[in-house]
Amino acid sequence: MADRTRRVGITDVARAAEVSLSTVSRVMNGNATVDPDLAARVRATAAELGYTASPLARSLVLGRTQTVAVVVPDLANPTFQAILRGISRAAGRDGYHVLIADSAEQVGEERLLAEETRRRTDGLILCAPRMPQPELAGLLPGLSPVVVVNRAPQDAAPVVAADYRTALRELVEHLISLGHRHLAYLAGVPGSASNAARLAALADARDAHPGLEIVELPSGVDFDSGAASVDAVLATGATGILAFNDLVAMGLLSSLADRGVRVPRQLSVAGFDDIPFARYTTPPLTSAAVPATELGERAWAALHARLTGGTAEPFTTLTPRVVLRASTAAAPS
Amino acid sequence: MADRTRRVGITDVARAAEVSLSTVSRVMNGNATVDPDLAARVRATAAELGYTASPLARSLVLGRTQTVAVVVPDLANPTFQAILRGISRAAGRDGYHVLIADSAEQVGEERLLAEETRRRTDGLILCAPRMPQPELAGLLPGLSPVVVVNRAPQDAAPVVAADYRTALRELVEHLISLGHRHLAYLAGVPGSASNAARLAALADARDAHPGLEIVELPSGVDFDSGAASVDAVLATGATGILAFNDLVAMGLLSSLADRGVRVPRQLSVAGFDDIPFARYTTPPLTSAAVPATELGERAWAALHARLTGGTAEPFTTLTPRVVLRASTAAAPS
DNA sequence: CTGTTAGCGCGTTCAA
DNA sequence: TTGAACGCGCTAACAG
Repeated sequence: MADRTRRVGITDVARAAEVSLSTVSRVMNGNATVDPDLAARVRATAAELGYTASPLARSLVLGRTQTVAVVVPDLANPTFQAILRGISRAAGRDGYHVLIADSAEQVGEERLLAEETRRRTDGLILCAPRMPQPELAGLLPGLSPVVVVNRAPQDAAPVVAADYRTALRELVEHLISLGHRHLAYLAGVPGSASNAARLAALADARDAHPGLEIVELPSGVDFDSGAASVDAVLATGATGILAFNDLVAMGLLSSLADRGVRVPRQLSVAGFDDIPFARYTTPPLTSAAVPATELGERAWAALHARLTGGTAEPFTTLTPRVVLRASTAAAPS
Repeated sequence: MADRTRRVGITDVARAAEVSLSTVSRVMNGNATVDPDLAARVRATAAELGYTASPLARSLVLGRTQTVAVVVPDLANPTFQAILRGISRAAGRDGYHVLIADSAEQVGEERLLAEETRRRTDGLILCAPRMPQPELAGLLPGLSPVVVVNRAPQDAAPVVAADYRTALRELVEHLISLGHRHLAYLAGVPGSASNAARLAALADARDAHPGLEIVELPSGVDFDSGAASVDAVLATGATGILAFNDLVAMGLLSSLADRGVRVPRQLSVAGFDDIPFARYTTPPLTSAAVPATELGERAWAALHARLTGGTAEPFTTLTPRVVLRASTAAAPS
């Protein structure tokens, strides 16, 4: 029955096994150059005393913590939750721990959280930082090694990002292939990078298809915004609707049902994000699934590479997977 | 222009300010007994050199890391995400960092993760641990200070838990008040604690209402389980259905619509959890909202109390809030 | 192969 | 009020 009044340290083991500290240290670290018998004895007493080396002390002397920090803008956002999960599991597989910091959309806190958590860890993953580009550019060098998720390419850090532009483009092509020539886009927050990416996709599509008409309608990012857009949508006469995201699409779907408009017979509707409930709407929603978990895994891979002396791809892009469901069909003739 | 080739330590500051290490240390820690002028000079050089004390070294000497660990069974589960968010934000407000570990439902990993992360931190929050009670009871004493979320009361640690039993009971009473006397319950995983709590609620209700009939139907925890249960549900002749959770309820709703059964005119359906989309189903779903974020906040409060020498309530219970929507109405006459 | 010694970077006695 | 010395618990270089 070991005395649990105090944590047992390497000194206790050394004394109990009648060897020096170094020998215990060597045994615990699997250093080969130790007499097998001695090693066995040390291991035995260590086990008996329930000894484990203090991670803190090891970190101090080794200069590494086996921990990385992740800063997210909002832990309530499913996308960041999924990214975090991807990072956490991938890092865990490589024997790393994850320290997490939620800036709760307080842009002013981002920098502090990043610097503070970085100091306690071996590296940092910055998820979709909200700070302006000049500030980010100035911050990154002091944070190295650091990986950025979902921002434009950076000089001072590898970036792993979802390609919203290509994804929306694929959604547009899908509607075109169904015979739609008159589309409407329900825009999200005007200033946001992801909305800009979507607008770029629409511009690409217009260039590629001269006969194509795409009306841009200001809307929002939630269910109510979509529901409120129904009149504007119907007024355009468009046959295919691209919603900023699935919530907007669901709101629209709901209002369309109230109006008696048949989807997809009269109108095709596509969402974005492929949230878990997109498959349960009436009709099930065509959408584009952002591979958030994989984004996290890739971010970890990039950081791990830099942590182990390797080098990471400066810019990794993951294209959301278009999921075709019953809310889109041939344009009415 | 500071030389960034190496991290600046307390020694550098001391030398630059021409004082001893101790003085710098005192100044940085706001120790009052320092000459104001000297303190100002030290602060200036520290700022100039961009010096911040190494959290690692401080932790080693102070014996605390200002960090706590959270072990969750599944980072993909919205409930644990919400609990984590509650913990993270509350801990952040108190100046603590959060180390996170996801056991990914590998029961065998739980113990190791708990012990390992606990050693790197000042305390631990164990979320809905899946391990059997004997193992948990044996593990907790060595993890102190530790707080457990969503388990039965423990001897060796404060527990913060949602009161599923009372919540389901309230849902039952709601249906009874609407005139329902014949109910059916779609059970989740047989062995789970939360299913047991629900069954206890049903037993309570039966005791309180002699005329009440409640049929228990094995089902599952997801949309498809609910959808598959439609025939069994209709066969019971019950007028009010209690689904294990919202997903099951949504699946049932979907199949009922296919069958042409009107909800809530012919049949009332209640879910559980109040997931974000419960309000968007057709009809919107009556449910019970588990206050997961608050659960996390309470868990933090309990741990923080023990971290600061205080004492925490041994068992805190939070009752989910019943949310009445259009999927439940008066029983058909 | 093993033990002794010197730090890792800091907070905190103890004298001065 | 300040500085010198010690120790937190451990690893690594250096002798033996």
